[in-house]
Amino acid sequence: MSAVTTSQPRDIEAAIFAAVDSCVTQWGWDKVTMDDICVTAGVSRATVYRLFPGGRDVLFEAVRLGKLEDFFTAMRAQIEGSESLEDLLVRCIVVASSELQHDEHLAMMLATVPGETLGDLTVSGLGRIVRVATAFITPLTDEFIPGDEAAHIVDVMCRLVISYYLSPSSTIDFTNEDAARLFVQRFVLPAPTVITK
Amino acid sequence: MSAVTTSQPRDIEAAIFAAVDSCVTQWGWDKVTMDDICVTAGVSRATVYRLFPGGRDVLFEAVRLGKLEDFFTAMRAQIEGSESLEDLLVRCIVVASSELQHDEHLAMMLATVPGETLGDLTVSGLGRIVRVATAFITPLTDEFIPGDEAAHIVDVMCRLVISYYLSPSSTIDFTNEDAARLFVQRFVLPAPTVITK
DNA sequence: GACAGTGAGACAGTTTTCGTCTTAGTGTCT
DNA sequence: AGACACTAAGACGAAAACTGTCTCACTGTC
Repeated sequence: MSAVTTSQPRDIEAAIFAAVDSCVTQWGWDKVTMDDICVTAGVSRATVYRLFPGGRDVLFEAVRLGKLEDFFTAMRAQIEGSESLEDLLVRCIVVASSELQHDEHLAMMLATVPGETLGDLTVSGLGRIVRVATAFITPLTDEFIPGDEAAHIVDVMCRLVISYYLSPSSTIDFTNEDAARLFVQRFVLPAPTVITK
Repeated sequence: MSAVTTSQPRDIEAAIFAAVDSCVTQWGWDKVTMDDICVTAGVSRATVYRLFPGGRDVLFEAVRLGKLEDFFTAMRAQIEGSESLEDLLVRCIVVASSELQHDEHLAMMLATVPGETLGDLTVSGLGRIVRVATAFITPLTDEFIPGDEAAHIVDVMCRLVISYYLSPSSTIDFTNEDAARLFVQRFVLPAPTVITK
């Protein structure tokens, strides 16, 4: 009955990822079962477990890592070609904040480690985000400042963006470019020039 | 620790109903557990099972009956004072169709019987809706037509409204008053005058 | 103090879910 | 044709979640 066209493994993997996305959007992380994903992806249980040996945890971890990479890849594309450190930092903040605000599941996808909830964001997931963010962003700051200084700034910015996302301030809107620029000029840029130079 | 103010039982019942609403909206019928409801309602398991002896089925049935009553009560309020049978029927169709279209969970809440899905709407749930609809609407038709005739018309209209909701037609929009009126004039009103009179 | 209503949680029975495994079927390559 | 890689379907036991009942301690009211 079914044609079972020998589709490329990539397609199936993509279908599974898409199914996870869809299921999570529909039911939330906690309510999704492997069967939900299999059915949504139109794929057999065996296939999922063969593609992601280790089951649920491995699959979800793969999804999270993929999201994390997608996020920073997209972000780097938008901040490439910045002509000054200030521009670069401002774009980082605005793009990241906007993305976070746009997709309510993103923060959880990015930060959550299997078995943990968003509440632990500041404890466990943050380290991972900072690590990845540093790896993605610091190459772009090379022409402006030395690497260790960039790592320091990225670290601070990650915490600020996430903090303002989790608990928005009435005085600052990081999705607004002008606000972000003022903030960078006022709080981020002065520090390194004073301390390290 | 907690003040445990002896709130009226009504408040707790309302809180539980609200919690069911919220949970179902968030996760859908199938994914909701009693614990979800208890936590959302800020109420203990024991309380829920004492207020609704029989557990999940009884609680959900109560919610459905409540919804059903709310629905027809609100509808009757909107169709009261109709000055002709035509007006009354048109308003019924428009209000019911609009409500159904507005709340995607409504149809399921109204029609579903424990353990059954919306797919069975035309089989099992329909009878219940027709029954309640008849009880609520026929009193309003008294001044225009005899009761048995009204029951006949309500029966037909229920099926039509639900059918057009489940499978919308490109030629008729029952949420539009003019369209509904034309339909009533064309198909509903002529019949009884011919057959029974 | 008696009383009614509630929260917290233990408990067993049931259902669901997980992860593994086997079987059969399909398309590709040699 | 035959070997091969891949998948769907589903059986299976183990683990986890859920259900419904129960007991107990607590808090207000009478």
